[in-house]
Amino acid sequence: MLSTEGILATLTENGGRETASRRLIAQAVAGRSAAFTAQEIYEELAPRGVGRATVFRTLNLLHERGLLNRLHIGEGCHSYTLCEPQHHHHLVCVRCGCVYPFGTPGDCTVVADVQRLAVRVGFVVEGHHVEVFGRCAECLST
Amino acid sequence: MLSTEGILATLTENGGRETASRRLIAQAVAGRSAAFTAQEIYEELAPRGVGRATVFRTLNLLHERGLLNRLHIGEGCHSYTLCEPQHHHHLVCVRCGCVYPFGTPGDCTVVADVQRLAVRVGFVVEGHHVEVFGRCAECLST
DNA sequence: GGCCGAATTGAGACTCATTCTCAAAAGAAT
DNA sequence: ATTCTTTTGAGAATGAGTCTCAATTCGGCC
Ligand SMILES: [Zn+2]
Ligand SMILES: [Zn+2]
Ligand SMILES: [Zn+2]
Ligand SMILES: [Zn+2]
Repeated sequence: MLSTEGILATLTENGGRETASRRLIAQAVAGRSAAFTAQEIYEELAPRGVGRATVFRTLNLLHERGLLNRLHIGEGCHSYTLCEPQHHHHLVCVRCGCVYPFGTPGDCTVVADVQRLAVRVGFVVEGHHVEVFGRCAECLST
Repeated sequence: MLSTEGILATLTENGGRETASRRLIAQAVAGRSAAFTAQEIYEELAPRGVGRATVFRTLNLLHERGLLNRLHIGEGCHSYTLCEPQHHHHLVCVRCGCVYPFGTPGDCTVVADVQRLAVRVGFVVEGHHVEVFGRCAECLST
């Protein structure tokens, strides 16, 4: 789980500044256990004066710096989840957005499986998305 | 590789019809070896009178019927690749869009890895996206 | 061929996420 | 407080994708 402070610390690396809007966004995001969209955060914070562009800018920044995962599930398309410190992927419920992490740090089986082929054809892997979607126990029982 | 005829045959299942626009789309799509977007197909066929909506409708249909894979790579977001008959995934070059399939039919390691966790937490897996991206040999040398 | 009902079409309006623009406001550091 | 830079929000702009709907086209049947 990421803390508000941790998020702000990342934002203020390299001469970045800690601002009121960023504090609000950090709070809104920290400790989430389900996937969320930029729009949701915006709607939550708009009444407190945070602009749409700022929410998108800040979430993008956190994604670039590795604190947020960007998912592409279903048609709504983009949503975010907090990144655990180690590399991993998620089971994501398509109904409620809740998230279960899986995958072993530094030893992602997806990478291993694929590396052989990549080497053979001279392909340099830059990254991967793995998204497993379905329904969580709770959503199944409702 | 899918043939124009194969695509049209799928489209005309269940009372579907073979039309001039669909023939053009099937031709434009068949035998592609790189990922492509709906927009690209539209631009290619617009001069011949094919409407935007028709391109999107038809590609969606082919995706639903399993002939096209829908990818979510990079920021452009959606692009398509032809599906091989068996389940598999792709290495996709982020620069030129070329595609190398990988993964074993009916025995997807991603599914296997994840199934144990899913069972434990009562999650029912409905599907997964796996997208590995990077640069192909040719793009690296340019 | 000609007729009919169903499937499909294209133009254009529309939606909605995301980005852009730019002048004003707010941080940080001196 | 001053100055310089980063960040901000409002609103316009973009762009992918969808929707609507009247007009057209299919395919099957006589
Ligand atoms: Zn759920
Ligand atoms: Zn991985
Ligand atoms: Zn390439
Ligand atoms: Zn798979």
